[in-house]
Amino acid sequence: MSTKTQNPVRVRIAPSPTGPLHIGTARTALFNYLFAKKAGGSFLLRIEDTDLERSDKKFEKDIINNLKWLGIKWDEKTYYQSKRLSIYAKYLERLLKDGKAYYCFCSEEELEAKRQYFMGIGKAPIYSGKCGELSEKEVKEKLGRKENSIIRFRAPEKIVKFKDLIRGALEFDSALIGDFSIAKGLSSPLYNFAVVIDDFEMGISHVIRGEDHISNTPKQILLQEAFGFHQPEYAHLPLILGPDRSKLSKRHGVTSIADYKKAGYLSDALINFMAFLGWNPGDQREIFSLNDLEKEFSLEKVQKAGAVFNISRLDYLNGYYIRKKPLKELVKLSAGYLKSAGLVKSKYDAKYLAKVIGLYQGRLKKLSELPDLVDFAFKDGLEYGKELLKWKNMTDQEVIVSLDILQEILSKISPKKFTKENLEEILLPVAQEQGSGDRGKLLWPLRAALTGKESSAGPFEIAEVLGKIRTLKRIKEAGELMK
RNA sequence: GGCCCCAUCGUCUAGUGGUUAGGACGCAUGGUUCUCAACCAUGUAACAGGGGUUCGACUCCCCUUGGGGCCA
Repeated sequence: MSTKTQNPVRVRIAPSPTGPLHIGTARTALFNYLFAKKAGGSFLLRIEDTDLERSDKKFEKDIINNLKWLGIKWDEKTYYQSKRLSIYAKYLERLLKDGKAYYCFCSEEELEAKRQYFMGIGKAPIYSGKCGELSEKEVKEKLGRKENSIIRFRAPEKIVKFKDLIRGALEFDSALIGDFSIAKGLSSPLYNFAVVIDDFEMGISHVIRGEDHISNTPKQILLQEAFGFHQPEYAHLPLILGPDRSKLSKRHGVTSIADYKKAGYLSDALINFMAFLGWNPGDQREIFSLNDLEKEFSLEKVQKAGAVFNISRLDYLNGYYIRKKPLKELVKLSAGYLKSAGLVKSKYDAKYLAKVIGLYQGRLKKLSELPDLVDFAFKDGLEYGKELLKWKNMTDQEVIVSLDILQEILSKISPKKFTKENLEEILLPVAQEQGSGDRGKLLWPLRAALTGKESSAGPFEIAEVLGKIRTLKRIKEAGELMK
């Protein structure tokens, strides 16, 4: 379309710092980012921090840090509504002066009673417009007396129509909206007002946001029209839902990106997962990096219906990305989990860590699972009951025999030859023979003795990582336990 | 309560008037295997209901039902 070349694509994400970066906000950010990238446009970040009471610097930091962590980068400086108060005041005054907005002095109780009344008789709970009739003099007097007031927009009666890029043509009757509030005062604009001003001032071309904003859109359009602003394009994304199919929120469990990060989810997995909550490439491919998405994303392929957040799918993707991660990187990502579990010091042996983690790279779903899996590689003595050493219904005596055989054979292997391949070559035939085909008679006690666990990586690779000395020591300790 | 949005396996989804309704996760079974994963194979399971339109509807229209969102 020719208009596209004239109007550069500029989109934004506008989170309120009233909580940590939420998965829904992150997904909206991602879609905006992808849309901008694909179109060669700009993606902006605007912090909507006008609600001083609920806004918090720490949440602002959380939002910024986690967007970065996800790899969602924004262009230009970060915008803050709190630094733009004079801009809103200017526009508010203009509306007031033109008679397109007015002060309303109705009490909350009064409003609430009216609302209840309208609902009771089956009508839309709209404001009566009462204060819109006040004379200039009356308004001045009331303001002079510092009566509680808000500013309302005098909504013209009309059918508001707009085209949603995802949902098609939408229309609303403004008579059912009524004169809505736009500010608590000159210096405290409300959401619907501030967005309109900001999006205009920032030259936003496309407003891509959650479906929960559909019913705000006609109000915003009315405001745009009052100012003569150019109307941006709209695209309302389906919501992310909890298992009960209501909008995903804290009561459904973990919703912040920071918590997923802490639990050991990789940003690659989260990105891939979030992209597929409401979008797909139209074919059978499922694995997409951020880079792939930047090339392939399109709003036409965005779903209309809400998408339930399905953790088992995230787990699957996370396991996949952990397996694909270069070991060196995985070590860096994992070290923190081992440190906080007290298994390694802040200065750790990266080579050894790589060996240990390599053992479990194929078995992990989340990095946070690591400490419980690999603690045996860092501890000196293991604690377990002797029953653990028994494969199927082996007797104590049989276990002792197996351990003796292991002790004897392994002690003859030189430390240098203590490799997975070598150990396998030597032990497998022995295990075959000793167990009369059931190799578990030798291998299970070995593995249990080395790890103190029912399940783990394979015995040969573990023996290699532990080395000859520790391996023999643990077999000996197991033998002592059996006595 | 008013307005608005939505509706394919349990979940994420492909499908755009004619398909054995496809894939992925999950689950189940088998293979591999000392264990747990991973991997491979197979299986399980869906067009909410009712009317139209049409030679023919998952697909288009209407209604109902259900779910959700906003308005405080």
